[in-house]
Amino acid sequence: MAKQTGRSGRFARGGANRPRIKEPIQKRSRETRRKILDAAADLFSEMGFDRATTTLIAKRAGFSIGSIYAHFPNKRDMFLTVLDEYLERTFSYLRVGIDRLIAQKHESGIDDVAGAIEWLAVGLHEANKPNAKLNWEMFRFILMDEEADAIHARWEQKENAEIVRLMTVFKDRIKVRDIEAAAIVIHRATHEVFQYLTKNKGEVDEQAVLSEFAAMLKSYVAK
Amino acid sequence: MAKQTGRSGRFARGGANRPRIKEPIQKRSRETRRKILDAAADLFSEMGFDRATTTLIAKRAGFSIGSIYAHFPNKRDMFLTVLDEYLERTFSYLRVGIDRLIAQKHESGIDDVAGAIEWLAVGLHEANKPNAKLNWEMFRFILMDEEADAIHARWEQKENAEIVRLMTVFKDRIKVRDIEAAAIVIHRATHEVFQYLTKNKGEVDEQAVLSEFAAMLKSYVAK
Amino acid sequence: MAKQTGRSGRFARGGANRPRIKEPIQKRSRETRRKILDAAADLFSEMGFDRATTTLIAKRAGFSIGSIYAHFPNKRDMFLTVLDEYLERTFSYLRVGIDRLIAQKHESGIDDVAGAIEWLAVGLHEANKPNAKLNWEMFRFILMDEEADAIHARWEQKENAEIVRLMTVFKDRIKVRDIEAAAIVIHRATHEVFQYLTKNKGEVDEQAVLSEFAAMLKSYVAK
Amino acid sequence: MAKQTGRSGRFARGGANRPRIKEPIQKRSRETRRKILDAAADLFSEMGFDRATTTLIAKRAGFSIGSIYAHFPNKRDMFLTVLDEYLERTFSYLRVGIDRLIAQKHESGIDDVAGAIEWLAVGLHEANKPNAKLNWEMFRFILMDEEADAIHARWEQKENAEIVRLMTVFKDRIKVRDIEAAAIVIHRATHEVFQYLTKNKGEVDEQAVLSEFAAMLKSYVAK
DNA sequence: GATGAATGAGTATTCATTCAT
DNA sequence: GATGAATGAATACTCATTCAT
Repeated sequence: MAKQTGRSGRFARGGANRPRIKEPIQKRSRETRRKILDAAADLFSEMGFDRATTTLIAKRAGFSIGSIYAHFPNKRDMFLTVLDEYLERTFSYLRVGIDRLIAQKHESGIDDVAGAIEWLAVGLHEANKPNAKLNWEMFRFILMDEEADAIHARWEQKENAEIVRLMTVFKDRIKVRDIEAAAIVIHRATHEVFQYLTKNKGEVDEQAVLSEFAAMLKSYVAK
Repeated sequence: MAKQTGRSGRFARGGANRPRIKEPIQKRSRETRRKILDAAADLFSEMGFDRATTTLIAKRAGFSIGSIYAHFPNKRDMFLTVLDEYLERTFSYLRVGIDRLIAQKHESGIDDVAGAIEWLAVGLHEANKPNAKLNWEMFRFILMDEEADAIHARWEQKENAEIVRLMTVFKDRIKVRDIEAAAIVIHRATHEVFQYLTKNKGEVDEQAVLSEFAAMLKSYVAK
Repeated sequence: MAKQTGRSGRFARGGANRPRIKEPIQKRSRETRRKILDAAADLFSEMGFDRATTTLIAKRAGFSIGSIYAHFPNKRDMFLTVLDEYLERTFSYLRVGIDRLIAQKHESGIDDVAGAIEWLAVGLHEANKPNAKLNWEMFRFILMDEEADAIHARWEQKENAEIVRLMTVFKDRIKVRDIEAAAIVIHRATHEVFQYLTKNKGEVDEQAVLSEFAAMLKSYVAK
Repeated sequence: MAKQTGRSGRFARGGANRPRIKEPIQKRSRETRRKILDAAADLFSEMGFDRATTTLIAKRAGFSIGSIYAHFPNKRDMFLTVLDEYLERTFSYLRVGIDRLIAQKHESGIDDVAGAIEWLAVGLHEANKPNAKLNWEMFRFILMDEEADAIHARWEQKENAEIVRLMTVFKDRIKVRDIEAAAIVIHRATHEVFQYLTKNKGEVDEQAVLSEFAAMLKSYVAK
């Protein structure tokens, strides 16, 4: 008969001041958190935010619902964390690659603009592949959730900055006037082409599109 | 003796044969249908498919829920119709523009490749503006619903074909090798840049980005 | 971002493979399940399947709607379970009674055919009394739901078999030729007379009808 | 935009004072009414009261919903009328048959009790066949609607009276003591056996069951 | 710390009935 | 007299979240 108070209603929409549960210090706890985040990331990307129910996430992670709520205040927060981690990973990939390109230039003394652009086009595609589906869910969320938007904006700016950094290094070999704007254009165009390839995997000649895309970037950027 | 309602799970995956309620012939009915579709398109783009509840749509359209269901078998179908109409409008804009560009070329005898590309970059942006937000919802839906995917694929192909048509006319003034792949690249890149501008309206220098984008297309396409 | 509910049409016709939620092992859970089933049985028999809304059942059971759905996948399944349990109870009553009649015969060595028939007529009436109203709802459901039909058919066959078993024991004292057909006739006739009495309780002379009915059975069966 | 008042909620449950729309005198109107009733009877028996929606009935009858409501105040009333007509038809069949049996006895001077009973068992089965499914719906309705119950009770009494009349004529050749109670028993047993045969059509040996049933009645009734 | 039973507001959809045209 | 567009209360079912054990 035991009636319980029960709570309902969706999560608060706006909210920038998410009282994020602090990263646990205990090792076991940290591992639990990790397993939950991995399960959540999988499910969010497989079936989207809504269809990835907390029950499902708990099951996939191998814990009870209660445990989920011991580690995250709510589902939205889990998504935000997954989002943040994912964007950080992608950014890292980009930064490491650009570091390498710049180092190569300094070491070899050769201005391989074409090679750098090739890497941007092909390499970034690789970086994005694993979580391609998550992308869609991310962007949708970003449109509806201020904090997600803020998180995304932060990483996007950093990515743009990296591309600007790369272009600045090759400044003399480049014909672009407004590097800032160009970085945005390149960044965005890249993204969409990747998404297109992911969505139509197997139905489009990936090589042809990618090489055509690289050609476009080269003819645009390289002197 | 009462009614018995149930539940149908999420977007039905299969169904290519949506038993679309036939377009009404009566004038009053046609107007109602239009009002509902307009309200639905608004709400879908404002708040996404899920949050745009049927109750909300009905209220916005100025009718009762029952009326919604007299005109559409279910919410998904409404979305599909909105999607189809939106894509058709965008396609028409593109086609009309390309018709005009080609006519101008024939009449003037001048190969204004740059002007044509400029139009692609700027004009399409205009075409997309009104329902920019709907785009995201569309793409998400497309990932989860076979029929939405089919509808989208149909219009996308037609749009690609138009761009190919345009490029073919200017064939001699163009340095692109694989016109098919190039059309895809241009089409996709265009899309994303537009979406970026919509999302960051007011925060980015739209003119700079657009002109940089046009520059990229020109340097890529024009001989 | 909200949930999305749908509609499932009426009783699904097909499905013999009802994914019955497994009988709970936890004690609390088992008790909850029982309370829900009892409430459901009450309401189904009081007001029929349709008018017994899930909300009403939950209220009567003293739980929330959510709990109902934690224990049963849907309302139909609850009915099917109630049906199965009810038929099992009735069958048990019949079997125990027949066991006793047969044991008596063996112990006493007397062939009290009349007494056995009397029991069939009167005793079965007692067995059916508690859920008499449920009967009607059952039969209606059976006409519309394949699985309900299968469940009912299974128990009916077992009941027929019991009657055949009884008659076989008294074979020598019986003038019936086709025992199988006779069992059906007796079984069915019995049922309807009971239902009539239940429905017209207080308006008909129950004793007179029952004794007349027993007389009919006796004159038909006993040599 | 035109909001209309709309009405909803189910029909009043209790209500014995149904303001029955008077039988129309105009010929066209009478024909319309008949077509509606026929369509309704078909659908009620095919799919039950609830699933036979007014829209469906209108469509089947070849009229608009509005017309339905010009002839009947509500759906329940339609059912009640269908019920009444059906029970009247069945009763007539019984009365005519019994008239014939009695006439035969007077003409021939022979007391063919066995033949009379045979007719009761087999003939009534024939009479019930066409609307067998309606039977179930009827009985369900009768349990939930006072007026339906009253209508049914009226015809049932008249049928019982007919059986009593028949038995009284054959009084001397009959061993039954309480003719009233016997009539009920015979009547009810008959009903259920018919229903059983209808439900299990094709799976049971109809002849065997019917002849066994007739045998039961004979051994019970005939001296 | 962990568990999972319980909560209940929220959502899509149906259908008898009304009434303006 | 007929039509059928419009109404809206009613109903099954979901799922984020709580909290007693």
